[in-house]
Amino acid sequence: MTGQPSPYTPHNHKRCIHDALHKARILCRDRGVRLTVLREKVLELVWQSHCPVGAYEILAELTQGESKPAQPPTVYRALDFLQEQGLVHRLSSINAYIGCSRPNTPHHSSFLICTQCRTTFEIEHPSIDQSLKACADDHGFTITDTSIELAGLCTNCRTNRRINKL
Amino acid sequence: MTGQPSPYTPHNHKRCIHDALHKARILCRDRGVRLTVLREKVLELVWQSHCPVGAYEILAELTQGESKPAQPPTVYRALDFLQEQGLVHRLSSINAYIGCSRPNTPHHSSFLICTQCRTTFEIEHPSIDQSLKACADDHGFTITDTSIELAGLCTNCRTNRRINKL
DNA sequence: TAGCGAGGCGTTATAACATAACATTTTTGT
DNA sequence: ACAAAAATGTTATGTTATAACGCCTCGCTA
Ligand SMILES: [Zn+2]
Ligand SMILES: [Zn+2]
Ligand SMILES: [Zn+2]
Ligand SMILES: [Zn+2]
Repeated sequence: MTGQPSPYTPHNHKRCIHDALHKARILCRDRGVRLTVLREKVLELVWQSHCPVGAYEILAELTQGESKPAQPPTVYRALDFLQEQGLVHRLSSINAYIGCSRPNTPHHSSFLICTQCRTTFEIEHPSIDQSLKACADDHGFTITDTSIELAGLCTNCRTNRRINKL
Repeated sequence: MTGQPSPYTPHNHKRCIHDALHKARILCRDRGVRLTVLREKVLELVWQSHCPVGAYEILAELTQGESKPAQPPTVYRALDFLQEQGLVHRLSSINAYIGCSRPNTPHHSSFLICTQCRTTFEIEHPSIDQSLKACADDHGFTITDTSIELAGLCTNCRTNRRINKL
């Protein structure tokens, strides 16, 4: 039932980033972990794109306007931290990272990734969890981590494509 | 309801490979596509490991006993073909490839990947498809491709772990 | 306050995974 | 036998991610 705000508007989006950072600060404070300047900056860059973003894109943005270019480990370490804290998800099917829309509650979510515009929705639904759990149980398998990524067309892109075809 | 044979035995396994290759030959013949020597060899190597296998592992095995080492494109092209024909699946969460257990019927399957022994089951269940489809529909999203990879512990490894702990 | 230790980050190098581009060979249809 | 298409060889490079080491900072303790 959840998902990134859509359609995207600049106004929504700025607030969206702000809220995400605010949540993250509180969450880290409560857990006694350090959301350092660098980590917060990376989190901000992840949210700044309203689409999943690659590690090297973050790296490039991080380097913007700095005297010395940042190096890969800088970004990957920050991303590792953010993933551990559940603030960011990695999408393995496209090697990209996206801000978690519900960082407070632990969850195994699914992602709808538009192949046209790359807009991605993080969705959670009990029925998905249940059916996966049931199938795993049938095989005596204990799930610890999930990567559920569905590629396809979002509403907008499907509509546009239809228009283009006419 | 489907899955690789388990527990694994050498005897099962040899037959398993043989069957897979046989199916593949028939399938390619029926479709009028060419299962060349190289492609068949790669498919065999994929099946030879009873676990998902990396492209560069295949490359290494392909090179074994040959005068000149094979190059990456050789393997990737064969894997591309095999994926197009539905004979092999790519597991993006672990960058590995695995033979399809039901190459005849088109399907969107899920994978249970044991983090301990890497044994992987390909499962299909209507309830998973249904719940995913329903959620996607709620968002006006049209699914074209799925990547559903669940990491955890298989029966054997969970049991062994329990024993080790005692 | 000096010394210690853990965590975070900078830096260099390299590993692991994948593809672009073009040359050559093999296959297929005529 | 010939030409076109498909498959493979070959070289180079692109993309994603991590290992290893050293420095610095900060909070703790003697
Ligand atoms: Zn999330
Ligand atoms: Zn779209
Ligand atoms: Zn399959
Ligand atoms: Zn196992």
